[in-house]
Amino acid sequence: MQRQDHRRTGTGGTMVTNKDVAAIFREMADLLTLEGVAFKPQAYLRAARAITALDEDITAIAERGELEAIAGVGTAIAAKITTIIDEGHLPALDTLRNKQPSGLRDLMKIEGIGPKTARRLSTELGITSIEELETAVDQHRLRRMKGFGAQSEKQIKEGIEALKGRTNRFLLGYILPDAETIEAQLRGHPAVLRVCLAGSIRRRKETIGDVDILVAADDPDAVSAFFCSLPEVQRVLMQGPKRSSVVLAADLHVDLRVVQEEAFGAALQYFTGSKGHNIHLRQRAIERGWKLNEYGLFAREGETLIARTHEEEIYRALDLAFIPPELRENRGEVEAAAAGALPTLIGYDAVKGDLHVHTRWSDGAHTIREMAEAARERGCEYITICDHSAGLAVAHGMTDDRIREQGKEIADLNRDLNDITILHGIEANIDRDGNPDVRKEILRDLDFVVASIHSGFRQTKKEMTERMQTAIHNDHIDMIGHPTGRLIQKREPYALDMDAVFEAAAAANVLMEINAFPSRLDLSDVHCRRARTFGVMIGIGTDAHHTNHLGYLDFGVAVARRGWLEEADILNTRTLAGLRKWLET
DNA sequence: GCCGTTTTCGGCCCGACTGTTTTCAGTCG
Repeated sequence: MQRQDHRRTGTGGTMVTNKDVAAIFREMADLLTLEGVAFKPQAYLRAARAITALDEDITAIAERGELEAIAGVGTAIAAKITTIIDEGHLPALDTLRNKQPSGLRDLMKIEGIGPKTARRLSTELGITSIEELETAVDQHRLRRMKGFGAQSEKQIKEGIEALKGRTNRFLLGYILPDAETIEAQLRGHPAVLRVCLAGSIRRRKETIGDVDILVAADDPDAVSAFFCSLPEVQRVLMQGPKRSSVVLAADLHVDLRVVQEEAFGAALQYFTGSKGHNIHLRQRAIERGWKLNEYGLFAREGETLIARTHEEEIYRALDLAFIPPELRENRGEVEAAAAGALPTLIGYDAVKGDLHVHTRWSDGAHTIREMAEAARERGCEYITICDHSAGLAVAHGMTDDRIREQGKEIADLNRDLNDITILHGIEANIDRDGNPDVRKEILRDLDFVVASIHSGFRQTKKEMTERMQTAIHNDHIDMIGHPTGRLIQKREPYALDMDAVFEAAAAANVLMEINAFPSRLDLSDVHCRRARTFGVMIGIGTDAHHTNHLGYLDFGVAVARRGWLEEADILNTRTLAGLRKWLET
């Protein structure tokens, strides 16, 4: 739904975000689909996806007159974007909305109901909302429609229940362990030859809709039956030799695909996606007179096999460098792979220390020693303890005296612990004017100062940007913590001119954090890529409040990889000596 | 509505699974 409360800018224009524009085009697509219009919905969806993936404000692109340079945006959609920016809404969407009951779009959210069924429910039974549909199901009125029986009523009823219980997409960090548990059980089955997570979870997207698992097996039926009877499975949606689908607790859907071992690479490529990436690859295959699908890459005439066993072979055959899954979002990676211009992504084992760790000195669950020993076990060479400052009372922030006491404890521990160094840091609050809430005499003596915004979220974009710039220009601040303040699916980022922030950070040599906590992932992948163009140095921190959180480092690396970052872009890939040297300059 | 090294017109990914209808339409990914 389009928001009604558009923020006003100083010039009196309406402030439209990329998200707003994408939402409008998604609704256009839905409504056109309901009307049975062909192809246009795909065009709008493609534009919506492209706009979502932009690393720049669409208003800026529009001002430069470069809207049509966006892949999937042509004359008509560019004109519509301009209208949205100028008027704050799209008359063409309003027209479409008036043509059919508003509830039909909701009906399509129910599993098993697509545009055709939604239309028929409306025209044949007068059902235009989920509530009405529920009543109709209970009264067994659905089976009056041709092609509907008791089974379809049951499915729709279950679909309604699932929709009601459904919250949001799942956070990668919380779902990956569950997915890996299923993966491990499949790996233990005697008929399973290969198994790999696919889909958005393999691409390490920040949120996951459902889990895709790919298996190569010599007895597909046995593997499907095994999968559908796993203890975690609450409901089986479908079960077949090539594809099965189940629901786990919390309404997490897991899809299993079973393929022949020889075609595993083609299937893995296909089921890893993204959709946009695959379409791009397929077009590339078509240009060569070939065909790419989940069974392999074929020369069209005679179905001659070109590649299928390993993903690498498929990319190579299409004259592309291998594209890591994290980059497969159709954000220019195919062009870069063709030109030999892909980045050498930072590796998952490249980070040498955690830059953002909490302890019992503020709101963490463990002592400094416990956190340090746990980090050491994970292979960290150093950690920076960054407990909250006094300004954050809810987190038992530290007063000046306690900060000094903590410093003594860290000095003692460093004498006592081998193979890991503890740096004494702090997470200070940035006040409304952009100043840290800790005296400079204290900050001066610390090894590492993270500064974050924890209050005053509702300032205007101009105020917030200036506030951040002031913080960046403060001599004692080393890193801006969770720079945009977003909480995935819970809280929008602060209103910030990120380009201005990045420019300031690069000039002042201040780190921007990738906060690796699963609900933050802040900076985001898109912001990382943008930051890199400004030459911003990035630091990865877990924001761990528990030893169990130290493993989140991998999710921070995943964001960096999705943001096209290389090892050199991340400060804490350096050794302790390298880190200290950078901090001194 | 977008797009272009077979193109400015005529394509647009396509295969698996389900329910119900006995041959396939609808949905999904």
